[in-house]
Amino acid sequence: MDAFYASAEQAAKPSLRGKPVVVGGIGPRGVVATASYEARVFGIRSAMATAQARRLCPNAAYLTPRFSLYRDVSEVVMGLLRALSPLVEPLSLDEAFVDLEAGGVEPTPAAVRAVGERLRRDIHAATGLSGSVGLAASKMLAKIASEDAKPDGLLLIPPGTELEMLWPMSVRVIPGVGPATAETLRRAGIATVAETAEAGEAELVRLLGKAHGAGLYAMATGHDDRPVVAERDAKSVSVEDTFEEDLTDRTRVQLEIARLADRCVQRLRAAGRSGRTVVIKVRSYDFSTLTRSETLRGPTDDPAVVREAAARLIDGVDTTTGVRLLGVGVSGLADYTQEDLFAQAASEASAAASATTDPVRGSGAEPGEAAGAVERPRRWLPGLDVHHAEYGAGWVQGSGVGRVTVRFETPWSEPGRVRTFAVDDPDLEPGEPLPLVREALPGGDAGLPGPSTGQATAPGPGPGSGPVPEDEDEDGVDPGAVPGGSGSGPGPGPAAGPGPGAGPGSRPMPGMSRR
DNA sequence: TCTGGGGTCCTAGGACCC
DNA sequence: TCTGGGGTCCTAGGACCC
Repeated sequence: MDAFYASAEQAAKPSLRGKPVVVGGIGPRGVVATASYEARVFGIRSAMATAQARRLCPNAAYLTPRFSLYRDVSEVVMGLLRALSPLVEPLSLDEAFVDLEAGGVEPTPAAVRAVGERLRRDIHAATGLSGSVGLAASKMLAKIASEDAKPDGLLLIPPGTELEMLWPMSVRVIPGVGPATAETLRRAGIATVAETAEAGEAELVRLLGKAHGAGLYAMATGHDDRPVVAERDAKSVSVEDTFEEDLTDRTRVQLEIARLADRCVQRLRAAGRSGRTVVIKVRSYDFSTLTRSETLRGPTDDPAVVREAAARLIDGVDTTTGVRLLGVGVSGLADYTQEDLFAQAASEASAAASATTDPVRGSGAEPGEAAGAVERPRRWLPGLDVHHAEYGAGWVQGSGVGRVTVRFETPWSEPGRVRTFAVDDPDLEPGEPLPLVREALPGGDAGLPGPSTGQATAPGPGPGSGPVPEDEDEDGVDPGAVPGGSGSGPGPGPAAGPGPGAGPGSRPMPGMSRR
């Protein structure tokens, strides 16, 4: 999918179509997940600090990701792929390999190209979004072809022409060659794929190690026979948080580790798995990162067991100089839960108890959970869906100083208007993402030029929640340039107070450091 | 106001075992 | 009675991908 998250946001928010959109971390330490093509013109790229992106393009819309929407769209697309072949290997929400041979597609350039083109039409019809297709005789070449085809394109590499296409390219196009490998190669005078192939396998192994060197040599000479593998089981589960300000308080560090352990186990259990090795991750103020791990005697999915292991591990780490990130993970996953029934029953009982009453359980220092029970002060993050009792569906455009600005529009409406409310306005509630396409046509065949993106479809007021046509008057807030999260402070510089409710004191504040 | 979050794979050293 | 040669497991770190 092309600029997936940003494109999905543009499809969902008519006022953002054709404008620079940046999806990613909103906070002071956020990074860009996806920039729309309009935003890339300004030099904004994935993985760039959001703060830097704001400098490059202050007028872009900066939105927090809505993964539930992206997952829904992803499932629709993956469904279309599975209709082509039983062998589909997802790499992420927006990318997958498909083995067309296993799907019985006639192995000729013409037939394969036709399948790719039909797929692109079907994706657009079913999701309103564009995807790009690479067609080739191996996974590596198909991936390179799809990158080359972006945006909104298709590229087929005819058999026999692989090397003439590949050799002039930078070695960086080969998947697995990142900045470090490229630099090692550059120092050896190797910059292109052709030079990589010329270097020979022995030289590459000497430079890069056995596996990497041999693998790179195979790729550079066009050899890649890795099969498309459907449905791989996850090998680890982990969660981590970067804090808006470095943590120095030891008790707070322990508390956060306990919370992360609980979240990690939640995800582990949701997946029906258990794990044997507990890992913690600590990133210091200077970005240096270390991990510590402990392998248990058997796999567990007991939150108390994971929490205690994580607590032992953090005990051995000096955190006095400041911690910017903490993480907890579990690996060595077993296919199913083997926890002994006593431990499980006990932990469930205590979880139930602490849900009603309050913690005070276990050893002293672990108010771990309970966090979820207490209503955290609502945070109106830019991009999130809201619903207003009178005005219907909309999304948060910005918030600050006790106010939240909402734009009322839906994926199938005209660009909507902006209104501002008090953050605690009782008529305003969090909302759910709306489908990008009015009625996702099943099967996805047939014409019906994709609704959504392009033109204004029938302006009929939505079913029920109309976009409030007439009526105007509202307090200020010129929609004009799609302000990011501002609205506060004087002038342009969003005085980005660390959030609403920041009292006079500049203390950490309880609930506000994370989303 | 530099640098997210969730993963995978590989390497290397030490412990331990036969 | 100067130190073999495997193999596996565990731990830690690093590169890379989206």
